[in-house]
Amino acid sequence: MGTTHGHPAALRRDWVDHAIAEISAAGHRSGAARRRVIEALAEHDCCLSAQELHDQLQAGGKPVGIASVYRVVELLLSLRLVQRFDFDGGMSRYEPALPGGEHHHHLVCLKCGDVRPFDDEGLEHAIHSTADSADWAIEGHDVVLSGRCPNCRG
Amino acid sequence: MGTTHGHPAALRRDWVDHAIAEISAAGHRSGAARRRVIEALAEHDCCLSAQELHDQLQAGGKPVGIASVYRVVELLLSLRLVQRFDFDGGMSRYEPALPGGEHHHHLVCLKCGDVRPFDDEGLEHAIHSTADSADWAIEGHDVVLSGRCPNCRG
DNA sequence: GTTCCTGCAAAATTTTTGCATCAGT
DNA sequence: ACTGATGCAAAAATTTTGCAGGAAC
Repeated sequence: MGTTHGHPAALRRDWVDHAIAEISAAGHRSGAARRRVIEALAEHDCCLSAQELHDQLQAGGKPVGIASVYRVVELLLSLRLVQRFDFDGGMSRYEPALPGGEHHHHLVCLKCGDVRPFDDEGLEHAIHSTADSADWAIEGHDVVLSGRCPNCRG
Repeated sequence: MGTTHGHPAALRRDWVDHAIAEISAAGHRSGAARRRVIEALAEHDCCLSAQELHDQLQAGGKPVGIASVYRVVELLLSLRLVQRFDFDGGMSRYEPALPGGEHHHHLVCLKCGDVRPFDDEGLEHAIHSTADSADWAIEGHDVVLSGRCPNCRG
């Protein structure tokens, strides 16, 4: 398997500027809630829930109403600036969709709920082959492997 | 890409007996709600939401309370007799986990929301390679390709 | 100054739980 | 008979929406 760390911090910093520019290009304004949510997303190397974004921003002294968090991630989603993940039937999680197309997939622990990113070039290649031969116009993909993390494997 | 139809009806019929036997083996009883939900799941070749199961059973004259639908799918999930999918942040969907390990993955239309099963042996192989080399004890996996279905492609 | 953005509160949606009753063993 | 299963209704959790005030352009 490939690396299990997230994306380089530099790419995530670029993504902040990219996201703000795209929002502006789409005719929207740049308010505090938008900037704060975008920065919070960029601080992490894996996906965050709306509640986690809200709590983290509040703890950092830059509070954003939960409704605004949802509105910002929905806007980002509509501009394809974030990807949404739904692992466990509870809440959705969001992470930056980096402009270069770099992305990772996810390992989810069935016991403790931990989520970790991973990437694998062979798997990526197989997915593109599949997508290319599909009858659909494929725009995105996601792979989730579920099991026991090293801590919970006992 | 492989076939895009679901599993053979015979496999799904076997699954009904398998599921009931497993529930019994786990020390549970065989009530009407359980049998009805299991049969409803087996009638389809792709995943259904709790509300769809509830509505379909009611329309078929075999009503099951929505709370029971949720309790049955949760029981099936805990015994690994169904797999749960969360495609779009809304409701969860459930489909039989066939005993032989046969399974498919999903194409989700970003426009109309349609979900269709597909399978691809090369992709499956790549996933197993990835899973085998992971630091985790992988127990399951899922792949979702999203895009435009033939009807929505324009 | 106008229009969009934001936060709060209320509503909508999906899922879970409490409890009395009923059914399976 | 005993214990677990079911349905209804209430509650909980997550997400969306209405509206009034404030900020961006």
